[in-house]
Amino acid sequence: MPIRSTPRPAPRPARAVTRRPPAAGIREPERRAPASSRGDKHALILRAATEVFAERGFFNAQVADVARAAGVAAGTVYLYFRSKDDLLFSIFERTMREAIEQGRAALEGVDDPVARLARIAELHFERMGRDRDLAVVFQVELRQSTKFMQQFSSTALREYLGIIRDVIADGQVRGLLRRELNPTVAAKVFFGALDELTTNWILSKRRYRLTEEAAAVVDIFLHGVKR
Amino acid sequence: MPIRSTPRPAPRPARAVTRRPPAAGIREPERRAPASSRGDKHALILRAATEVFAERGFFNAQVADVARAAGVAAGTVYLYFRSKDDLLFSIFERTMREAIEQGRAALEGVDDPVARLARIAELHFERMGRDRDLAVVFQVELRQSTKFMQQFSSTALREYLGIIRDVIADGQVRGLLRRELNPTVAAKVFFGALDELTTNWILSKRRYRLTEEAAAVVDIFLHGVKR
DNA sequence: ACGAACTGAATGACCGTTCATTCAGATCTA
DNA sequence: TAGATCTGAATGAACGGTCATTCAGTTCGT
Repeated sequence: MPIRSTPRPAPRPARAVTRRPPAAGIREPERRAPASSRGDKHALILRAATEVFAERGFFNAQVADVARAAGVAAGTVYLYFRSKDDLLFSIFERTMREAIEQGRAALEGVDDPVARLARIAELHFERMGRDRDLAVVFQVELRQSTKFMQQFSSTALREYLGIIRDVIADGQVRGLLRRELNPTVAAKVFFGALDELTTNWILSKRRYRLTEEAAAVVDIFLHGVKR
Repeated sequence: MPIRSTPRPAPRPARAVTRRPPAAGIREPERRAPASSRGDKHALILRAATEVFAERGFFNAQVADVARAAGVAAGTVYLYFRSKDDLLFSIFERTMREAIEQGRAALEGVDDPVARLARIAELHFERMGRDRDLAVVFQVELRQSTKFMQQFSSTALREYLGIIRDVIADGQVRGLLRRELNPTVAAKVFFGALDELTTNWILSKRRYRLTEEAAAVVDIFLHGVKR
């Protein structure tokens, strides 16, 4: 398990349920009883969790709150998710999978590395700007422990940064971008800018469209601030 | 000691005094007794808290862990800090105050806006690179809840970003930097880059000097990646 | 009727916080 | 200077409330 939020005791004395082994690295995907009856509860609960975590914060939110928001009983949550941590992890996993998938697909239609960078920025801001609760969970709640960050950083973020780096490296090969720059560092700078703008947008009281800023960020990244 | 209640006989037996109910609502009176005797406990505990929070994460760390690391009893922590939250706030407050103070002072000796940006990057990386535990608390633990983030964002970060923005705006006025750019957005991009590089450094298994990257970041920010 | 899905009260470990008590040193008194 | 007295920092066991998790029982779908 990635994070240990609030360690819970072992079940009742009777059953000696073996605590799942360390789960070195990534957790097992197997879930309890997914079912498939009407009104997909899985997605419903995940959506409710996103809202509740965004509202109260992961640690302060109770599983009972999530259940209430989803209109189910507390126990039902455990029919679909292994633990509270699993809720957070699932939000993260699902969103990243979609984002990377969608990003890869969108990039296929664009050839020019410069245009690709612009498209990445647009997609990034669109995705976050579309769903504020999800953005809060991503920008804030997901970063609550080094253990989780480690995981985040070594899997999905690594892949995301890799995509950006490859675009930049490709641009260098084609002679469009400065060859003397380290593409890995450049990718971090670009991502850092996107990330910071997103965090600022979330925490800001002002309401503006996040996508408005995409062009400016790309402009600065491409041409710099110097005259 | 002034007489409080009836004298107690045995030193070990359980107490028989009714406890005061948890102060409902918001309290936050004021800190107890700061004291000033030798061996500043305040700083000692704060240092221990930084280490323990970095190691286990704020929510998973127990106050007792912090006390143990500081070599004091659990109760002693409450002689110096109002609550567990107060520990985190204090780490944040003290560090930001020092950083902003030091940053302002360092900038006074530099006139050129471009050189100033370089100096900001250097100082930023130096500060974080010097103390990994502190960096972890800053990059990860402090951002775990919107409550802290809100506070973080609306006070110290705002000021920090303001310093960067002013340097950029000054550069624009002097005709050194592109006037058509929004200095606020540019400041966020710059800070975002510094922040991302720092987070990456913390989470990376590789050990490298963070300050090594300062020049590259500034180069990209100033000149862009385009040829 | 049967299993699957769902419910929600009950369980019990966990941990922030309190405060009666101790005691090393400071201050006072003769 | 020695003893008596005082002081308040430090201690740490115990309290009290919180919540993740479970599971025996109920409801639903077919």
